[in-house]
Amino acid sequence: MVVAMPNVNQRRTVITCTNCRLNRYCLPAALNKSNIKQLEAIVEHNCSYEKGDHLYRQKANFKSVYAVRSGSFKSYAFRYNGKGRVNGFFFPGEIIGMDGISNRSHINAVQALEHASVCEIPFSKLESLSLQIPDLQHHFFALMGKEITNDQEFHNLLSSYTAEERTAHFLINLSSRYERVSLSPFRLLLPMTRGDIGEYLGLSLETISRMFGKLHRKGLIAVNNREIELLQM
Amino acid sequence: MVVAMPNVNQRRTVITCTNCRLNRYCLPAALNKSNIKQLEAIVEHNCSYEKGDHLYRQKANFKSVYAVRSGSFKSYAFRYNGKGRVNGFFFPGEIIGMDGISNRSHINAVQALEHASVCEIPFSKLESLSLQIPDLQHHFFALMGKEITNDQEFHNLLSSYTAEERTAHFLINLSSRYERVSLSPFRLLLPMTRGDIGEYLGLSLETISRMFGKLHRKGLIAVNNREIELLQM
DNA sequence: GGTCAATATTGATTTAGATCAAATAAGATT
DNA sequence: AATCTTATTTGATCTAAATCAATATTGACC
Repeated sequence: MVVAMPNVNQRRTVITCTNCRLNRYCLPAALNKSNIKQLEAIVEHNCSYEKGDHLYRQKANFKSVYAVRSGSFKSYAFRYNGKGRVNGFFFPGEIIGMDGISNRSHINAVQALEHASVCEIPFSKLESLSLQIPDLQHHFFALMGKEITNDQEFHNLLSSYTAEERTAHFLINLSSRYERVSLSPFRLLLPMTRGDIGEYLGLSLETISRMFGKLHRKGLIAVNNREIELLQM
Repeated sequence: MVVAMPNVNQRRTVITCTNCRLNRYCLPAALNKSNIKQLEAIVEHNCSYEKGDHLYRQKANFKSVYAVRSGSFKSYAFRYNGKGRVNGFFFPGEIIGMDGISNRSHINAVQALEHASVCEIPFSKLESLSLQIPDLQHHFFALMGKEITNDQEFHNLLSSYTAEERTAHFLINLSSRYERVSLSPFRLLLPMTRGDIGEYLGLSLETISRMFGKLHRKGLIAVNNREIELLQM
């Protein structure tokens, strides 16, 4: 199995928000040191998952949101016809679990794509703390707002881009998210299958494969199984 | 022009959250009387729009969110190819403007589909008040969460439903939103064009027209221009 | 009421991407 | 290393919906 996402922290040291190298992108962003300490106190830092493990399943009770520490996840739901449908992918520093906030139950399942770990943040504690730390409330509103605008941009993508455009857009999006966590934005190691990508982009897995081929023939990317090199943006 | 959404309040009385008949569905939901008074104090109640007027345009500075009081709106964005793309429709009691929270600028434009009015809620004041009223913070998190789950369910719709399923789903969704504001859930007066619906559902306007015809032939709906009757769910 | 512009319907044709079907290739398991 | 399973690629065919095109209807404005 290709492991795209390295562990972020060494096992030796105790991991806290203060010393986590993702703290600039994650929940602690925009908090001062003393506020980060308060946040740290409500975060549970030690959950680890193997490939295929579920972080939660569809309809599970909503209790917490999760910050990805290492590895990657996919979120998916089953449709009435029994087929699965991938809703999103999550990489280090990103927040999982907002699909449960409104109903108090998750509408999607979330599964590890490789060895991965998360920090769990009990939502009721996050709410209480947000009442005390205006910056935290403001930041969490912004994070949810970001999720909303991402989803809407994705709506545009699905309702009017061609297969080739969707595939290219997907790679570019991944590239910028890899860059954020200090991975090469040009050499992407994909933790997900062609089938996952297809379900996510509303295309068949054969089409994904063909589009990778097409982009390759155009000289834009090099494809070697799960390793995609972006030659030109 | 068909006017689908009636005015909610008489002009004679001064409109406040306390006496607005939408207060059970709108921001004041889940607040006690004294908290509603506090909310009322930050809401600006008197903005009215004619068909075609913009509530805001793409890239406009984000300052406020808006609760629809009467009438209806569509939200849309332009794509690189110059074509428009409808992102959503808004009916009384629904909140417009969350597309600006994360960036401090709106990614969509929002336009009235008919004579309509909104209450404006300056977002910075809403944030301050949310720090003082835990129920308000909780409710706004839930509203944003709802927006996220709606968008994700819509993602499923776009990536794997047929034209007929999308069209049927659209009508059923509209029906339940009409019912919420005490309009007939069986006799829908559509404020938007076939073109708007097509852009929203990722279909051509001809396909929308054909699907209305198909659902009609199946005996599921009756179509009379902008008036759609649901005969069977 | 009459003209114009916008909207909606319907039909014919085309096409992007799905589906069906093998053949390879890569990983996992023994 | 050998086997088995899961992914991936590639080709042939089919189909849902787009596009092109014409007509009909509706509402807006003089």
